[in-house]
Amino acid sequence: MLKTYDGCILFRFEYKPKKIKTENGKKLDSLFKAGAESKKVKKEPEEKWKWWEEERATDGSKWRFLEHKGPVLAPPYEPLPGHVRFFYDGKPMKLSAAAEEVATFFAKMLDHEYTTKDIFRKNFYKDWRKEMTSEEKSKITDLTKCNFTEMSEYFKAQSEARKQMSKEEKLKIREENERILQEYGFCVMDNHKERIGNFRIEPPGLFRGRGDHPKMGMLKRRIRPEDIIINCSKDSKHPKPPQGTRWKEVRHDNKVTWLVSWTENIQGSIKYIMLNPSSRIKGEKDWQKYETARRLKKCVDRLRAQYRDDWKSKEMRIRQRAVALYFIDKLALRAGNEKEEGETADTVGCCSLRVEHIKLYPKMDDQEYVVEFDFLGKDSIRYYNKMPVEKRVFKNLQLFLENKQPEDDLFDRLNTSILNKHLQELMDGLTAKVFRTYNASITLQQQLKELTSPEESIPAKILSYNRANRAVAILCNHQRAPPKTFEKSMQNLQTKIDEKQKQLSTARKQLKGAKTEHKASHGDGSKKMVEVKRKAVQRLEEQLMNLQMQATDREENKQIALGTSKLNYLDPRISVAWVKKWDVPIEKIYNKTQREKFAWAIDMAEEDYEF
DNA sequence: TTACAGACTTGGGTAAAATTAT
DNA sequence: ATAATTTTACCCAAGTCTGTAA
Repeated sequence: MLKTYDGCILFRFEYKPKKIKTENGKKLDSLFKAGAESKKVKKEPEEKWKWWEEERATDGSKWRFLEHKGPVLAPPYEPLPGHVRFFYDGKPMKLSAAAEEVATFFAKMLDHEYTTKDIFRKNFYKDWRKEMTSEEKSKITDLTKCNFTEMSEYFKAQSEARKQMSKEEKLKIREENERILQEYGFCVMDNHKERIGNFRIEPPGLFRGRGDHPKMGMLKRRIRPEDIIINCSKDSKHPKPPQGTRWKEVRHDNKVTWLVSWTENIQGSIKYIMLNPSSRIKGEKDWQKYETARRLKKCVDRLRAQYRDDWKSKEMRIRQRAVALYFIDKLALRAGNEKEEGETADTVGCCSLRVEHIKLYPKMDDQEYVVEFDFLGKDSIRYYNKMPVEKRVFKNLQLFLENKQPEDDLFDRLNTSILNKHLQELMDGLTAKVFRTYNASITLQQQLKELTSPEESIPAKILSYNRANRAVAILCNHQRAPPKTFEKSMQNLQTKIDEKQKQLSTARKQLKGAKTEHKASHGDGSKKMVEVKRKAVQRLEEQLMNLQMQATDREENKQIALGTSKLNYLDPRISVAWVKKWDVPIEKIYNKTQREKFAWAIDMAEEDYEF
């Protein structure tokens, strides 16, 4: 019994090393045999460090020692070859390097619909002009007279050429990337080599926000060493800026986790280089997040009773708070911070919902008191839902809507800071987003319990798991655009199923034939034949079943993205426990990256783990 | 109370890599 | 071996939440 997070006692059970299966045991084996040292084989890592078995700092420091090589800067601009021309008003025109670079950004996007959008063009043109020489500025006065097609064709040809490169050339590039990864992709933090998440500085380009973004098309400028702040230990070997340049600053702040930061010019926000999710510093935080959610589990009944009670409060602000919290709890809405108007796309969360985002129906079909939600949430993903609510909630909503315009705030006496302050008083460490984590994880656990049947095959169990995962993704509104090749890929699968069905029916006929044969002859040979055919039928049945399950899974997943919930909302110990309970290979649930991120949970959770 | 900087988590899309089909 | 398809890694935007200062 050790390790307490937030006063929660955790039990760790004896670690039973299981035989580790690789996704493709055969391939790996053969690689090891066949003079593998050449390319693909990674060295078997020395005993993995189990950070989760170590003490954690209690003084707010994030590390004691930090050494790294700094960021990889964006490659400098390479001017276009002379034969690739830009045309203005039908005539070729040689651009200065600075103007040409920005023009190439636009040229590379020519095939995208957004280069036809007014805002995009306006923003681009405005920022492009800033890079022009005064002659260029006076000559180029109309974007519609600019012709970038030759540039665009050139880049298409380049990427085509890249695809056509010989094996050797491709290998060379891969090796170079690997070298850069080895040099810049790792750091040393407190005696351990850790993988860095994003060690490359973002290259310059045109900003493309998501949804209807007012800043789309603006120039994202090149980041120079002079813009970059380095964070590392005083007593470490400091990263060196490129010859002839200097960093903006080198600091030694161990109260933060980032290694490198710079300020981005579109929103003026700070960007960071941080560690990979498999690192101690990310893993501990992740673990802690789920422990907070588990503490919520213990008191959620009390909190629910409380907010239901608050629906009756004399004070408007308390009623609003209580209804908002109900939405956050029941519908897994995000908190909804207010945003500066005109700086970003117009999206909302719970606290920033406006009157225009909900509709009230006293009666709808056979239901009473239905609320219809329709708004754009994070990343401009649409949230649409109809939910019957309790009469009291409905009456409150009618009250909140009184005398308001569509663009007015639904919860005019509430914001995220008020809400979170309240939550903090109810439970230490409680904020709005904990509800999302809690409801996601508890839903997975409960759905797994409900959907898994002991006698099913492994593929059927995996379908059940994915369905449980899907229930969570739907709850959290994690949507994706259906893949461009979705229909085709479904068709392919169907063809396979049909084929398999044919094979099966012929196999069945053969079995029947073999049986009659055997009845007639009663010979040993014919008996064997019956067995052989029976086996074949069985195998085909199984294969057919698996294909059908794959098809079901894929179809159901058409517009649902499972990744985000799996990575950010579901306590991995629930999945690990499930896998151990039903003897499902963990690789079926988590890929390599995911197994690395959740190493702590895989090591820690046994089959009886309860969220 | 608000505004804002800062730090960190969460998010969907896409290019590249890996795998499978031909 | 090559092409088609699927999966993964990477990209970087967009949220949440905290702390501080006015």
